Amino acid sequence: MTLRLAKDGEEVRVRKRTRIQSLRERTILDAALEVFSRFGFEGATIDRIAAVAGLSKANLLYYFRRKEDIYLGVLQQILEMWIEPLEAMRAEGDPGAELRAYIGRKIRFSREHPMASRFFAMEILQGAPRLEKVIRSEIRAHVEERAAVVRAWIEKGLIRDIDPYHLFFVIWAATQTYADFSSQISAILGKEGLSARDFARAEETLSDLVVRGLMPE
Amino acid sequence: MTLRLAKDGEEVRVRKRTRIQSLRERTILDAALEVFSRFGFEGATIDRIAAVAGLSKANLLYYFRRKEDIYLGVLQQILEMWIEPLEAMRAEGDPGAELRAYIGRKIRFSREHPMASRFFAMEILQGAPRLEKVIRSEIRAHVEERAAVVRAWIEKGLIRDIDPYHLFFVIWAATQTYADFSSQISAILGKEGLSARDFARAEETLSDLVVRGLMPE
Amino acid sequence: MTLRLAKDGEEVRVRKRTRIQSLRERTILDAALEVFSRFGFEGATIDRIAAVAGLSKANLLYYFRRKEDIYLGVLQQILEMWIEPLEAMRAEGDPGAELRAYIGRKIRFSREHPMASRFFAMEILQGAPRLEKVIRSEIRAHVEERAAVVRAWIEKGLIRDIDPYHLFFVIWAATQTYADFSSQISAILGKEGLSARDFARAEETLSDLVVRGLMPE
Amino acid sequence: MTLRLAKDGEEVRVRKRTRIQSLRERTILDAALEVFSRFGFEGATIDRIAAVAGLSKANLLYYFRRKEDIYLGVLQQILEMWIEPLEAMRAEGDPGAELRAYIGRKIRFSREHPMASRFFAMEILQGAPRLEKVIRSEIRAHVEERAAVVRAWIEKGLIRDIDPYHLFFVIWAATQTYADFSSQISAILGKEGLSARDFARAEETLSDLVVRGLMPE
DNA sequence: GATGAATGAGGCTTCATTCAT
DNA sequence: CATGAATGAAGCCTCATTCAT
Repeated sequence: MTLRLAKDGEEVRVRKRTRIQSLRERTILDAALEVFSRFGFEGATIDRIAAVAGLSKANLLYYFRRKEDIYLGVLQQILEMWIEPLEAMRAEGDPGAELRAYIGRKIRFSREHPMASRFFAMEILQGAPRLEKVIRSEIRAHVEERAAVVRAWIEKGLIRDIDPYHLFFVIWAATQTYADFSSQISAILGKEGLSARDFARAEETLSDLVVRGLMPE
Repeated sequence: MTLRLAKDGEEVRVRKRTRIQSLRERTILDAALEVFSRFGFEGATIDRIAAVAGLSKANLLYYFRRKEDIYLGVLQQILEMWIEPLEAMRAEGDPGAELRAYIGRKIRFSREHPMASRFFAMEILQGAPRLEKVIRSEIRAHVEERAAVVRAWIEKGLIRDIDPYHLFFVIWAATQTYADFSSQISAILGKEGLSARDFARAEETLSDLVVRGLMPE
Repeated sequence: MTLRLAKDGEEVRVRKRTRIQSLRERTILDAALEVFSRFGFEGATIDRIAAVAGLSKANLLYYFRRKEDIYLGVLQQILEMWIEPLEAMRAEGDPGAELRAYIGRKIRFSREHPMASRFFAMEILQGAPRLEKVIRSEIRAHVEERAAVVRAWIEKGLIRDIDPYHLFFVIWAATQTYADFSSQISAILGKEGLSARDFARAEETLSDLVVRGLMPE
Repeated sequence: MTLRLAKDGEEVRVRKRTRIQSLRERTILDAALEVFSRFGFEGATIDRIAAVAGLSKANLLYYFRRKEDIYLGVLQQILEMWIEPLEAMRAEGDPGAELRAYIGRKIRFSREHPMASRFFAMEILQGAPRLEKVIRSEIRAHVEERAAVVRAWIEKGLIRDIDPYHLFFVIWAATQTYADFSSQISAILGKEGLSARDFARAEETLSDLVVRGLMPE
């Protein structure tokens, strides 16, 4: 699955893509994720990204001609990672098991890719200027498919009647918060960061809430 | 209740903050909230804030000498708004009613103060550099108080055993998302923005999930 | 007479125009004329203009926010100077005298404002990107008026039949060349620059050629 | 006839220039003429020239090591084209016929090589930094030879007494203007470009003016 | 209080040119 | 021949902040 981030009709202007040296691209995108997720688009500087990537600024600009291109490059990748977990939820499965698994995948994503999650959050927080189109088309379609799965469960009486969309919004928010708001969470928990145990407990709490909360009466 | 935003040992640089807050200060902070919440700290410019406030840049800087001061001024206010809803949750009340009411207050906040919510979210997303201290002290204490309330309910067998902190994290995330991520949500719903009905449905969905999910077996 | 240099509908973005300190504007435009006329738009740097004007670059940019604005400011002025001499040619006058006077005014302009002439020449040489619209409207109308004068003379039998437009083109080229191509001219004359005498002789040569060349047979 | 463009004592840096000029060099110089004449020296980029020439930038730089070299390469060629028409004017011929023929050749040059004309004009407009030396030596000598021809005519009473140099300046200006200032001329004529008819009329107007203007009384 | 002027620092980007293969 | 990589220098422009009135 590849989602295109169009920019006024243009393709994303990544430069080459050929040659072994487009290993550089990876390095750059990784560095960019680190910097963008921490400082936001405006707060990030090309200089800083270059420094993290271990390249000269001019060299970095040889691969991506504009800051925006780097940003879009990162966004593209994350977008795909964001949608993936949703795909696996199947109508044939047991609702409880399927939902627990989905929540598990989302929590794992927060634990393993917190920067990606924050990057994505920042983009949306600012009004999703570069994502809106994709969300309204591809992503919306993906979500609708999964909403249909939930509706099927409801019709079969496997779960209580609930708005599938808002169910997703709750799950997204409650899982992503462990990446996006981890600084607040760990501060409140009085820790320096979130441990595997914290994530496990988060997963358990949310899963229980959702699965029990959905049990038909 | 007044929470102090310390800044690395310095005094809080917010200028006066007497009881009768200068009308201008209010105007400025409102404008600043609008601009910061949309563009982030780095993306916001004093010029833009001044324009929204209807002042000249120089005049604005007469009231707040540094960009950071404006930001802290806004943050200060929001911080208080953020904590308030939590206060009202009382141990004596019925858990279901209390939680529904709390969720209601949080959702209302998202509906009525989306910019404030986003401002706050952005700050935390960036690692809460200016908030960490306050969170680790005052806020944490506040939360602990309410966690005690939840624990009391659990002990009385009124609700199922659950980690109170994670319960809060879920509620915060799931309510705030309707402000912070509203661009994504409305895009997925195929709308141009969220209506009162959307918020009502969000509140209902979340409340049901939480309250039913917490019912003792 | 004021000719507007529109820029995609926008007004020319000169900043203030108020206050005594818009004396700075004059200083800047003078400096800009000097630099642009020598190096062209691309070759000129804001730094250099600022240096000539005796201002810091940042200060200069306080008055004109973009290089283009400075350029347009200069162009605006020159445009008016360029048209002026044409105005005075009157149908009632004696053709010979009128033409000699016009040529005289044009030669004087080349002598007194060589930089303005070269600036104008450069703009047109590059395809008149910023002037085309004005030329096709206002300037064209001005020229047409004077062409009518020439036609009147022809009809009265005062001068030989000639295309008035091409007559103007010849006069413009032949007078402006003493400013625009002065480096070539003085090099060929083996001098270091053109003297008043050179200009006088140029004027005489051209005037004689034109006036005699137009005498009815 | 070959005119050398010296560059501050250095050797001319144009690369080979053997009889069989590399096909590539021609391609490059043609592209360079196109780009330089449109954007000026500073405004032109090697990338753009390479693109027009259908080469990679690096490859282009293999043929000409510096931007300046490309420029000089173009200038060299144009210089020769510029002088040529002058050569043919002969003392033995009839002045009227000779002058008409010369004007015809110059007008034809403007029509057939407008970019070359503009390139040349730009160089001179900027003070002819790279041409001055050549002009003061070779070109000046060439012109002096032809001035002698004119003087011979004057002495024989075939034409009126006139300054031969200024006569040339007028002819050059008035013919080249149809290339250099064509954007202005066509704008004033309300056309999109100059047609063969326009050039014919230009030639006729100028020739008549000059020839009649020179007739002895 | 209010504001016009001024500026240093820094950010993005372009570009000629060099280097290695 | 050809070209992908790399880079230093410079140019335009933004912006927070200071200063003087």
